[in-house]
Amino acid sequence: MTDFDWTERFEGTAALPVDVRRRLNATARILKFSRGDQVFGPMSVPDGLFFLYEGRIRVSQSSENGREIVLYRVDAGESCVLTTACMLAEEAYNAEGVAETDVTAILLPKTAFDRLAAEEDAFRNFVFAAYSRRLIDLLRVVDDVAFGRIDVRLAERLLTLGQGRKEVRATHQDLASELGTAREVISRVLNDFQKRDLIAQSRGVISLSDKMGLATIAQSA
Amino acid sequence: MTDFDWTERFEGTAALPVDVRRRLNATARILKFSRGDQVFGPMSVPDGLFFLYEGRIRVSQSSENGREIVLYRVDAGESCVLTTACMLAEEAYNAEGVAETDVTAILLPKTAFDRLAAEEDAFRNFVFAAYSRRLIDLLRVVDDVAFGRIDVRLAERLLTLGQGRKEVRATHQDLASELGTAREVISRVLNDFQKRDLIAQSRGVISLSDKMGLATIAQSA
DNA sequence: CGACTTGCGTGACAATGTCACTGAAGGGGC
DNA sequence: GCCCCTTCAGTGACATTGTCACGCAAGTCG
Repeated sequence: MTDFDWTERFEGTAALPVDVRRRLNATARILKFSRGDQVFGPMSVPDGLFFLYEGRIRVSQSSENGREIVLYRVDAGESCVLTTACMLAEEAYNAEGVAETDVTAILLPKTAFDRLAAEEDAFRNFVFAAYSRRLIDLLRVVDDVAFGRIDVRLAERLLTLGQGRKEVRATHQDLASELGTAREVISRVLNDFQKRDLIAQSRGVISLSDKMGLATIAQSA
Repeated sequence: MTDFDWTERFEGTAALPVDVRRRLNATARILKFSRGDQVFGPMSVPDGLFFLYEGRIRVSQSSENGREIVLYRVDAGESCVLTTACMLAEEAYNAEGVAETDVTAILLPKTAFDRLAAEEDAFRNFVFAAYSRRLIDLLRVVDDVAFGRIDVRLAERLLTLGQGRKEVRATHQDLASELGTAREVISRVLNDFQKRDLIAQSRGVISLSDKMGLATIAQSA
């Protein structure tokens, strides 16, 4: 049937009981994406709900004039409700999902989704919780963009992108797209960080030499 | 039982069949708010789902330094999923809902909500659709704040706030809170609009003298 | 008529975004 | 190796937006 066991992937989350995971396993369709692939976008709205089995998806929104902002990331074990949102709302939207790693996902078709939502309390709660989390995520984005300073936001983002490592592999343009600003702005701030010995730069790579310092700036939220 | 008939309020939306509305009627608790009251906020998270029977609620988010931005509005016949989102996510958030008019709402307790969601397909779809709509709303806000120009956003907002009338009753500060910016910025732009004979101002009131002109600016989105 | 609150105007400045460039760094073909 | 080409980063000038510190005008209430 499948070459992976959906039931064990959710072990950590404990969000869905085993029998529900089995039902998912039975009805879902497997999708694979390579790093960099577009998982969904304005032109390709999937007819169902995504569950991420393995990998990570970056969901971002872009403007007409080419700027871009990252809304949130979907990790293994989570679902991407934005696709369903757009399915339901049938509105145009310019958000897209891109695979940040190789991705294995399952697509639960709308009919199966409806059936599970009707019959399985745990599944329904899981979906509601997923919606809630994304709403909260977006509230955070709005707050940052509307009220936050970019040096603060950048310091914060560098630390999270670093994930404990001391190097971040990203171009200035990448970071600009993370925060929804322009490359030049990022360059300015990074050069400032460099002057203050918080980071060191080379082409495409940023070394976080003083994480404590960055954290201090990030705390000024 | 109740002094109004919930079943007829949703007549227009046709989202929920009559029997489901009857069930809502039976289990829900009525809440009344006066214009200006806080319906929910960081300090008061209701234990259930709001349905707006009558009136309008403005949902906004505020920053530490006192600035504020309107996220969306909840109209009669709609539900406010943000409260449930926060109930589920149990995260701190700084969004609040304020009654823009006198408001009659019903609060569906969590237990009743769960039961209805399990048993009534139409109800479940209604809630999913409500979540979806809010997600889309927030995407729009992010887009505006991150990529939009304030003159465009202000022109747009003036027209929607006017709702066909030719006067908007709002202070510069009110408008600043709508768009998540500062009063001075609004003053500047409004004075510019005035010089171009798009509007006329008096204390607390803005007359939209050239709606076509405003619309033209708003289209530059 | 004063005192007081609230709404608005303003100038100087800081932060951020835009534009039009420049050159440096790396990759691939020869 | 070297040349060509693309991508990445730096820069200065300027536009837009946000912040600060005021002052003044319009209503409110005694």
